[in-house]
Amino acid sequence: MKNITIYDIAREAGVSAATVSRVLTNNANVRPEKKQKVQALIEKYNFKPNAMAKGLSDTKSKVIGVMVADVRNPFYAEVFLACELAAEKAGYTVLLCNSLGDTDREKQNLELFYEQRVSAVIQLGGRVDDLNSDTDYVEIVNQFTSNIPLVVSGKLDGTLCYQVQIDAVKAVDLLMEHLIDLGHRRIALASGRLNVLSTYEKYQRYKQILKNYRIDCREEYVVEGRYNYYGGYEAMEKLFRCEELPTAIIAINDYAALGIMHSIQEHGLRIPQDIAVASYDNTQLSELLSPRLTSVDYQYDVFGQKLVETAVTAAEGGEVSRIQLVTPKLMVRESTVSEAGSL
Amino acid sequence: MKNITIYDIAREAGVSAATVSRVLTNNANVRPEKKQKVQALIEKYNFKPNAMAKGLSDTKSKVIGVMVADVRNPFYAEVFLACELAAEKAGYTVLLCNSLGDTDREKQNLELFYEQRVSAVIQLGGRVDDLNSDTDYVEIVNQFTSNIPLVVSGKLDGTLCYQVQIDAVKAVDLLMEHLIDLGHRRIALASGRLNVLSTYEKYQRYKQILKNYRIDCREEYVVEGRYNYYGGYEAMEKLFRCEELPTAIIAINDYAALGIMHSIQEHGLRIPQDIAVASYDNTQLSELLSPRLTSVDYQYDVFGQKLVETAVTAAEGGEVSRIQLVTPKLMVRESTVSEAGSL
DNA sequence: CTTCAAAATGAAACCGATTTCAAAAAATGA
DNA sequence: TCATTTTTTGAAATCGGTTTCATTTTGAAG
Repeated sequence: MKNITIYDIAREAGVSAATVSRVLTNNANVRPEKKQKVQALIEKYNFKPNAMAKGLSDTKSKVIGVMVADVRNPFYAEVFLACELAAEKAGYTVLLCNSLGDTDREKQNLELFYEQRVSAVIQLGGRVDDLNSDTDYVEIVNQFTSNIPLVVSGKLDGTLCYQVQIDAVKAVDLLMEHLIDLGHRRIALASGRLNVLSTYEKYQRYKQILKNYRIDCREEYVVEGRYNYYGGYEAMEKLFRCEELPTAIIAINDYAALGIMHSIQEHGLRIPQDIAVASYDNTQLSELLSPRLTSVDYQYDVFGQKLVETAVTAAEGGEVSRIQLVTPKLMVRESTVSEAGSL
Repeated sequence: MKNITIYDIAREAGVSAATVSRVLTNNANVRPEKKQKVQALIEKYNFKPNAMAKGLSDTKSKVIGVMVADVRNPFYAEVFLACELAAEKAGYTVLLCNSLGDTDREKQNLELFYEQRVSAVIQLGGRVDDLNSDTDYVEIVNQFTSNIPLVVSGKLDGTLCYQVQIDAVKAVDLLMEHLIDLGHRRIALASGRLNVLSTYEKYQRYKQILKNYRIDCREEYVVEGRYNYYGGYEAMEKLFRCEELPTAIIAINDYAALGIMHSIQEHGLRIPQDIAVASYDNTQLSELLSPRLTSVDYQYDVFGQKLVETAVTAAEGGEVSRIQLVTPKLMVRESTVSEAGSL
């Protein structure tokens, strides 16, 4: 069945297509009675203008491409959802792609976005978060960004990306101060890979805080690892081989924290009485573990809002700051503080 | 900076736009030397045809709209990713929307998809999975499907949707037979809401199997609940109030299983020695719990493949069966079978 | 009842591809 | 070499909107 078009409406209403378009875009003067008539027909036929035609004529698609490393990671799922909701408010649609840690795929996705003539791209994870990003990618991004604004949560030296980042320094401060306030002095870092920007920043800040508090920074308390359950588990197993056991562990994310907790429990120790555990991300998982996990919340709604705002403003030629920070919030739960009355 | 178009290429190559288009689509005869020249220029300028213009001219966008209840649910994230990969192979792009359990949002998303003139829509969860779907939605879907094929994992009576479903009967069989083989006779069902089709089917089959094996079906062993951690936790707390405790629990998904496991552990019982736990979905979580969770795997790659295949075939006017099933697979882990050597 | 500015309107161009159709060029056979 | 078939090719129409610009209507002022 053929789709109805603006011309069909125009014919039946006895006006020109231009007038229907004016009613649709609502930005010019149309005599009320004609407007009524046209609107009635639009209603009657449930007419919705073809987005491709619209996009073609004014050369902008009102679509924002979102590329994440992997939606199966709840962190990215949260951010994507937040972006979707924010975009909706701004009258934009979001197109999601996974890069799966594969640079070729990242490039491919960028091309796909370009073919679709998206208004802007938001990228999280992947090369834009990697300290040794290959120059090949930088080049592609540069070529890309000469046409389409790219908003990243990360950093890509040598390119003109917009950066919207979670304030890593603040995130570390929240966690470290919380633990130090609780009396912890032997705090270990079950880190991710240090060539990932956000991870590296956290590591640096961790050392800085220890120094500020005049706490000795032991190399053996910093373990590089993966961002999943096993990364956490293995890191903890390594920490168990330290001469003096840490009293608190900071995990790079909730999944890693889960691995750490299992390792601790297998060793017959209690959380938080023997060892406290805390993490970053505050995904739904943090609420679900036992004990519930103290975690730094990234305020996904604010984050998504800012990402989209930046993307939209840049796409429409407005002025936006190149670097923006989102302030995280600490969610204190029983993995660091055993509640009075419980146990 | 202005985007280059097919005309720019044509001019510089000294040919017509039609010829460039022929090179692009690769489906007509073009003299080799001209083809070379054009391809060189395409390469040189990194030209990518405008998808909107393409879509406009042949009235198909090569985009598949995917609507899920909530990507933050790993089940949907898995399916989405599988669809994305399958679509990529077929030369399609996927547009993701969340319906968040809100019928208005579902309708809105459908409209969005229509505006984008997507080639087909895949919907998982939400009204299409609800036994008392409101007729209003059915009406909208019918109007919708007269233009665009809709593939659902579920059922929508009174509409012409394509159905690609996980074989719920088989899924239940796998789990029940596994448990019965292990000697369990008191098997409880921590169910979801029975007005959800897939959940209802599972419930029916559960009863059927008990009957087949001449096992008494106790009403108190079936608990309706939510699809998350708390749903599982509460269900198990309820089960603990049974006169005779079940020896095995089937959870509606991995999150619910986690809740169940916590409840059991809080009561000081062991898994699987005292109570075995198994579930549906086999998301990444199943591997991560302690003990690892026996779960029915839905073969997301096959599922996504079939969903997309159906969508694409229908979109291109081919013949596809209206109903298709995906066969699930049982992943046996330590939550039902304590490994020899461990403990 | 003019006169003139403001508001409303439609014809036509445009966005960037594909596709049809007829013409031109090349290849084939006699 | 010429007639005929087959390949190549480009001009122009098309997809469905928006926008410009010139024209018509309307309304207010004189």
